[in-house]
Amino acid sequence: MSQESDIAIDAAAPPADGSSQGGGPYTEAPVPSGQRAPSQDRGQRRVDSILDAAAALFAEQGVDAVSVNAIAQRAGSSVGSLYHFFPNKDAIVEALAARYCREMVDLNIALLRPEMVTAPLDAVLSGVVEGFMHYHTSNPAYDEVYQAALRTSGGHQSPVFQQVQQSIRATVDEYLSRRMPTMPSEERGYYAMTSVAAVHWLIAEATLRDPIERPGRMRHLKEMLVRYFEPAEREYGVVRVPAVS
Amino acid sequence: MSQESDIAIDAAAPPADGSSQGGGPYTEAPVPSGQRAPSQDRGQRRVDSILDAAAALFAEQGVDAVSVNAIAQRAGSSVGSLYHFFPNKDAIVEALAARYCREMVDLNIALLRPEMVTAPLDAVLSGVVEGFMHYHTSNPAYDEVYQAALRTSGGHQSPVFQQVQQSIRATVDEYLSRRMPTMPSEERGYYAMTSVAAVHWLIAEATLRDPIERPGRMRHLKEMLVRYFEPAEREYGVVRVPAVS
Amino acid sequence: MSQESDIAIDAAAPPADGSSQGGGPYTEAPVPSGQRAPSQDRGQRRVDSILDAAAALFAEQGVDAVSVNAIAQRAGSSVGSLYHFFPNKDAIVEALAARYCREMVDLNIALLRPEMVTAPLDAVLSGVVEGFMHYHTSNPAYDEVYQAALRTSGGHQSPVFQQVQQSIRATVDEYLSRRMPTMPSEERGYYAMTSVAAVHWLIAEATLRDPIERPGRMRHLKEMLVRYFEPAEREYGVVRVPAVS
Amino acid sequence: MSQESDIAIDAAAPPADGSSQGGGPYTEAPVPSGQRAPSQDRGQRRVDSILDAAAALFAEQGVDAVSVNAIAQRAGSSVGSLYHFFPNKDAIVEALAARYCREMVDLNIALLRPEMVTAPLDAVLSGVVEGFMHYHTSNPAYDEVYQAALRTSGGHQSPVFQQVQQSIRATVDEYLSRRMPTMPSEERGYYAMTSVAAVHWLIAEATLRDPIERPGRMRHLKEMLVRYFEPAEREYGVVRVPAVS
DNA sequence: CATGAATGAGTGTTCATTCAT
DNA sequence: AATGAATGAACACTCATTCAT
Repeated sequence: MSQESDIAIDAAAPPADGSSQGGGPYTEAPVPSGQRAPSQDRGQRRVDSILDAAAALFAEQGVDAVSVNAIAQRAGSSVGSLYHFFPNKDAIVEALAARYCREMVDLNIALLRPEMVTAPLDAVLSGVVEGFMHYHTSNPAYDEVYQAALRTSGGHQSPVFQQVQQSIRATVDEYLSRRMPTMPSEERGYYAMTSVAAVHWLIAEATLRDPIERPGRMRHLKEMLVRYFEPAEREYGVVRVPAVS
Repeated sequence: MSQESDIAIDAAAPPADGSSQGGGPYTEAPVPSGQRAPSQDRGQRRVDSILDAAAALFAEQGVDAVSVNAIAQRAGSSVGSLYHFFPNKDAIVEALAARYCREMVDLNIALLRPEMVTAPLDAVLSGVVEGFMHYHTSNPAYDEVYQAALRTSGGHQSPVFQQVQQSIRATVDEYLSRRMPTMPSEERGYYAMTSVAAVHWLIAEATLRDPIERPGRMRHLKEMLVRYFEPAEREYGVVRVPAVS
Repeated sequence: MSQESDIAIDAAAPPADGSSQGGGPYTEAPVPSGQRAPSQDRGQRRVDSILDAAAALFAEQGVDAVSVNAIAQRAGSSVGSLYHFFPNKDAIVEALAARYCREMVDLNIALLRPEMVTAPLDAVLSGVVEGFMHYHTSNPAYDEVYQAALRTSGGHQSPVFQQVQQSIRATVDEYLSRRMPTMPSEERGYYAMTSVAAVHWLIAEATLRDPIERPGRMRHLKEMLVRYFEPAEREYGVVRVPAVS
Repeated sequence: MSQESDIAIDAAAPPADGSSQGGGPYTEAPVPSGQRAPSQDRGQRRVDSILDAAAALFAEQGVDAVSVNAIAQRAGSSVGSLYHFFPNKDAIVEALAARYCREMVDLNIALLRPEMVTAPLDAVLSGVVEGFMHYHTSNPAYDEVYQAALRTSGGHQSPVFQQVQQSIRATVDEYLSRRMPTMPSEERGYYAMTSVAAVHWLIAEATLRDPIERPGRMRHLKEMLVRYFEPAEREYGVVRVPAVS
């Protein structure tokens, strides 16, 4: 787990073209040319089953406590086969992280889609909180992987989550720039990172605690966010017409 | 604003008096007779140096990546000696967690001491944020240990942090009950856990990121908390006279 | 006298056919399909070489003094490989015990085969003593393993040797029931366990002592056994016709 | 346990003179000169309590499984104190062995005292079997220590039990020489070692097995010994008058 | 591509022994 | 003498990774 993976994962940013050139065997870029499709499909299925197995085990036992053999076994595969797709254990964690990142980015884009610019603040934030809450509960390994990626990268800049943070922040930033065009850029950046962090971590914590508290926690999280943004909306004003994407 | 946090930080520092010279190593049983004080001091010093070494290594590499031998070596000790004081590696993590918990609780109590009940909201929250920020930067292993304790305990209820959560929440809850006596108890509970979680996690994240962002992040965290509590203060009112402890 | 023991000894040698090629390592599950025979042969060879190495070292140094690494090294293997076949050190001891037990039972059956029912007492006992003596000298670790198994099992009922004791006693018991059909069952049981114990332990001790004494010791062991059984033969009579198996 | 003890224990052979010179602190030679008696008594008491503790733990867990610390603790002492009396763990085992040897020899001498020369064979053997049986059940660690001593000494000649074997065999041999003066010396030696071994091991085994079988086993052991010696008595005759010691 | 036996450095832990107090 | 903290070599065992089949 400690050595650097020698494969750069570029999944958080959607590939510019549809060709699969340059991607490792574990990217999900669609295959336009038919010649190697079946083999790649089979490979993709294997990769997915390995990642699913890894996610399940990570959620149960934590990343460091799960052995590569255990992942292979749970995936109905063998170690050797697994090492055909991933150069080392870290790469599995990173690939999983990349998958989560992609999904997170997609989720974010979906929740903050252009027509939401004119939606009432509480509706937008409620959607965001519910959406991420749902994602977290559906992907219980998310936080384990997130933490592991932070740890692996020496604590500062995970090669994967770095991108997702950037990406999500950029999405939020852009959304805010459309909703409150007069807000200064730097200020907007802090609004983005503060709200993103609040949503991320309070939801992550809520999923660990007594589920009975969860609705109350979510209500207060929404409320906190609404109150956080309200003064900004009063100060900078909100657009009336949705921006044209 | 910040002079108050300085006061608070002093309270969080390990007390100079003998309050932590427990009976056996790693227990806190009171010392019945004074005869064995020197040996116990030596033991306590050893225990402390082990915990310090562990904390330093945990912060650098993460809990799971640090070997017991490495801790002993860094502590200027030997494995065998280490195992005199701790039955296994987990016990080291737990002891460190316990130390952090104690300090966290103390810090919290100091920051929310009775005379702060009538202080302006932003002063109180600023002190809290600065105080915890300072604690986090001074104890970079805090979060590693916290996470490890969560993982070890199967994710749900760490035997140590469970207490600190309880304790901190109770302290905040009590503070709020004095500041806004008419706020319903259940609501108060959610205010407490939401604000505690926000402070904890946003500060933890801020320490991992680019330090240049930190002041902006802290400013927004304070602002978010102020805005979160302001409506409650307007609704339930704030006492004018500090409660008698 | 001794030509019979030679016959018996051949029976105790590990069978040349595939009777011991069990399914998994160290289990004896039958092999459902033949497809994986080569790999299983390799595994069986490894298992055997590990057990041989263990036996040699146990005989030299005693079970507790031999490290798992030493066994692996002597077997020309590695620890990891060893742990592929045995879950822990005890399992090696037990597997060796099981091998010894199987061979002991086979030897016993061969020595007391049905046609020996009408053989002269001294011929039978001479064959038994010579046979077991030969087995002990060929397997110098036998007693170390036997003792270790007794120790491991808390002293009372080793899961492996328990069976061999039962089995050997039953074989002797059945032989006696055919040779002296009128002897009461309970009495027969004591004759069986006493003679089995005498053979076992006196031979075990003889192999530890000065080899020069050994022939004399064996002569006296046989004599003691003959004299032990003679009165019983006079009292209960001996059959004239061998039983049909 | 594996290095050679550098202290020779000479306890099996009664000291030629009563002075304690040359004995380690853990011999039991009586102290004639009064000057150091109290200190030596205290030391002797400590030594005894250590040996008692060791014996108890050895019987429970086996020699190799018992740590020196455990012995010290059970003896109400400390490791350091223990190491004042014994140079290493092996020395404890050997000292215990020496104690057992002395007692065994004494027991043997008592059971085969001169006036037993004319006693009926079955009475003598019954006494011997009962006596040793009683000794074994009263000293459950005996066999553990015996085996450990055999192992330690490379399997062939334990520095302690070697002597006791010699001594016991000599006692029996001498008894036989008085009971059957015309028996050839070499033959007598084999009678002695065979009967001693039979008594030793069959009783040792009987104490491990189901206690309900024990009376039957003892009855058959006596019977086997009686039948073993009877022909010799018929051949060589038995003296009528007890020898004068 | 697939397999899983093989590897061996590395881990947590124990324990006989020493030595400052 | 007595204590028990300190030591560190050694142990049983794990697991990421390789490679012959």
